[in-house]
Amino acid sequence: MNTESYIIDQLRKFLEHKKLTGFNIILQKPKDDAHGDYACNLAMQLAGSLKKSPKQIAEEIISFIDINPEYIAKVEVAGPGFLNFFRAEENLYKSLQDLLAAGDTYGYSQKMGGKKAQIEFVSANPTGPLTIGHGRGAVFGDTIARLMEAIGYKVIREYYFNNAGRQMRVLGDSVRLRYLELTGDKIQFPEDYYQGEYIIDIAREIYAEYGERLRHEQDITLFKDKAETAIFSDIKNTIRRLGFEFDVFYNERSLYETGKIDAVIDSLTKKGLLEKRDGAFWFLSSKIGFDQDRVFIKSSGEPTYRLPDTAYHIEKIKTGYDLIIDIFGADHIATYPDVLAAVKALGYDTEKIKVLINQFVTLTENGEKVKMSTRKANFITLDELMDEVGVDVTRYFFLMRNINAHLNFDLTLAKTQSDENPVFYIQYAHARICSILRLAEERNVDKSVERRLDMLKENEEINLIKHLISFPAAVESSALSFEPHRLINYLFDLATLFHRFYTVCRVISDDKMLSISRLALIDAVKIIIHNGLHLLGINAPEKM
RNA sequence: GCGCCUGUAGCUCAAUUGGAUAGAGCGUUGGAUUCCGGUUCCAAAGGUUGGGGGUUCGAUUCCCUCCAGGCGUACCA
Repeated sequence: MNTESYIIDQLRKFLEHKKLTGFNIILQKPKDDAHGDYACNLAMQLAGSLKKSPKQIAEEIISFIDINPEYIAKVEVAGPGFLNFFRAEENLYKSLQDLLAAGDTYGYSQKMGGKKAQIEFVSANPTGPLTIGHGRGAVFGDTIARLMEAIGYKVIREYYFNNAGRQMRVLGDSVRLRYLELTGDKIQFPEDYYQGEYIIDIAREIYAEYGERLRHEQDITLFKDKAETAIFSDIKNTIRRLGFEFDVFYNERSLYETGKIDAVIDSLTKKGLLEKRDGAFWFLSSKIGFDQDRVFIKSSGEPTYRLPDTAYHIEKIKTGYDLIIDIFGADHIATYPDVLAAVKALGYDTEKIKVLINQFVTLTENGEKVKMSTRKANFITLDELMDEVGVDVTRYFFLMRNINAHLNFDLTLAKTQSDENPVFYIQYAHARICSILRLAEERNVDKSVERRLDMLKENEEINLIKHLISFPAAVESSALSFEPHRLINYLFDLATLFHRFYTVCRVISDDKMLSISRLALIDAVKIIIHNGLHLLGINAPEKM
């Protein structure tokens, strides 16, 4: 047992003794060291129902609970009625020992063990290479997946796409026109067609294979299929470069082929929530609290995205996932409430669905905004970005900000391979540790000497240890709040604490016992930086 | 007009989900290194948390209102 769970245990006994229910015991880590290692506001919470002052209640709690010196060194009442707990130092070293023993598995838990999660993200239709806009969603989604795995979920990464519809027809025809251009025909290339260079590349491949045989081909199917294959293979390569793969590529078409779409239409009609009007079928969302109805099937007979999306989400729920995460860009923000409403109206529990929206990325270079437009093809692709700054920087920059805030991607800073770049700051700490460990090997530091972790008494050492052993809590809070940037901040702070320790404390010295102990400490830092960066999909280099 | 997101130091952003004196990086100014990687460390200056109300022991956080920006608001996805 660690100090934290011991305290919670004791406080729970107090609540039981007083027969109080419905109160949350929250231990927080105070910012100020003078406020101890754990602070609890329980007394303030109880003031209302016990009709006593928080300070009085706090005193009462202290005299009731069992203060075992193995875990707690001291408790104080402070401020408006906080209980401040000071951890027994012994327990600190024991926790550090646990960390070292766990190694690569430290920080991973089975809190959600046995549960299954599905995460749908990227889901870009195969009309062009992934852009920086997709990049944020891709890196975020993969990292959420890693965090879910870290707390015990079995995770499926899923990519949903649609290779039918107007977009794809335009794509096919764009390729056809570029092909005709290669055969020497004069063509007019419409402005709203796909302007990118990659379209010409695909046309070139077709020309190489078929020569001029397709010159009078009116059917665009071949062009469309070739384009889809080429683009998807590109997308998969980009994803692989980013450091992960999808488990499932889900084609929207299968929802039609298996009758899932018709089933939704039938059920909605039976519920009186679908109505034909002006030749189109409307989902009567105004009947269930929305301000307007939405078209599910256009008068042309083609469904809007809302219908298959509804069927798709019902499929997800039926599969039996314990957690279903959708990651969308901000431009899809209006699309999910009515889809979820339709799903719910059909009697499915949408509680398990968590929708995460990522705001847009603005790219700046030398302090100026870089304008991007997909159609005009002056966008920067994700591959080009990785070519410029590398995978580690790409991932770090996409993750370092809260997902619901706009991200300012500073290309100039990202390209800087120096201390200004926060990625290198963390990686440098890791490389520096590896270097010290190598030196210890070279100098044959005597390993037979007993390790005494309790010799680590400097302020810088204590602070470092405290931060190290809070890693599992940092992972868990990052995962449960779906906020990877918390883990980034944790690691940045860890690197700072390490560098501070390094300037004050010499690791390899004449004091063999202390050297061995400090080597263990920096080994612990190495483990945590490695585990933490791994959860973010970022490398922890041994040399830089 | 309506819906969602955002507004915190000169700039880019945090803030333990309602906690104690709002913190980092960059930039500015001034310092530290005989030594394990100076891509390092220390210090100073810098704030009416967009404005105004409210809720309570306590608000950057919750509610209302106004202001500013982004994204939507299609029988496009």
